[in-house]
Amino acid sequence: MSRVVHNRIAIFRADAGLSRRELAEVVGVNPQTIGFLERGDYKPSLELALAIAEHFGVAVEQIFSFEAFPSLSQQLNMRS
Amino acid sequence: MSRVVHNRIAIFRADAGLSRRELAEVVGVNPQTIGFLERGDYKPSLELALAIAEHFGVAVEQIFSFEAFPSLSQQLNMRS
DNA sequence: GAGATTCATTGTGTTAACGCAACAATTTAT
DNA sequence: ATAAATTGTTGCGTTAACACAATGAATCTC
Repeated sequence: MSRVVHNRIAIFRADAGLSRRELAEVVGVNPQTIGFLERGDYKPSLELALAIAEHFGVAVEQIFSFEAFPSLSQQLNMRS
Repeated sequence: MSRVVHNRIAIFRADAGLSRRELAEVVGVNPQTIGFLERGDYKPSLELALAIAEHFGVAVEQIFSFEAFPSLSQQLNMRS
């Protein structure tokens, strides 16, 4: 094991207009923990990942993935 | 934190006709680890949860959830 | 009924995901 | 420009998710 897990926490959080402190207290962890996750210092537990995904109303795979996420400019620039 | 996380690993594994040993080596963990997870002795890491969901071709939430899963008889007995 | 899988259990050790505290650096607001 | 909020970083402690080993019970196969 030990595969790299990419995440889009920062993007979803910024889009929701939340500070780390706010997201932290919503999902019930320390503010620094959110920072550590966003920087990729370590990976969240499944429990925390489920809580974050639940809060943003998306599937876990929308926020955490073995594959690197496309940049926003790539994803929003959709041609048929 | 520390919410209960329910899982349907055993059902997906049995449905795929896999032994714990086989699932374990597919996702790259010890066979006992699968047993511990199925019995709910502890929760998987996000990494392991992603690997298991990926192998069965479903979203993480189909296998791991804060909500208890309905029994198969309930789920298969669908009336409009 | 002997052997091979599978599953259950216990125990010991390692590592990483946290909590908490403190403080500096940067950004935002007034 | 000063204050306030946000973010970055370090360090130390705890706990739980693993790995690995060993053993026994249950089931399946020949």
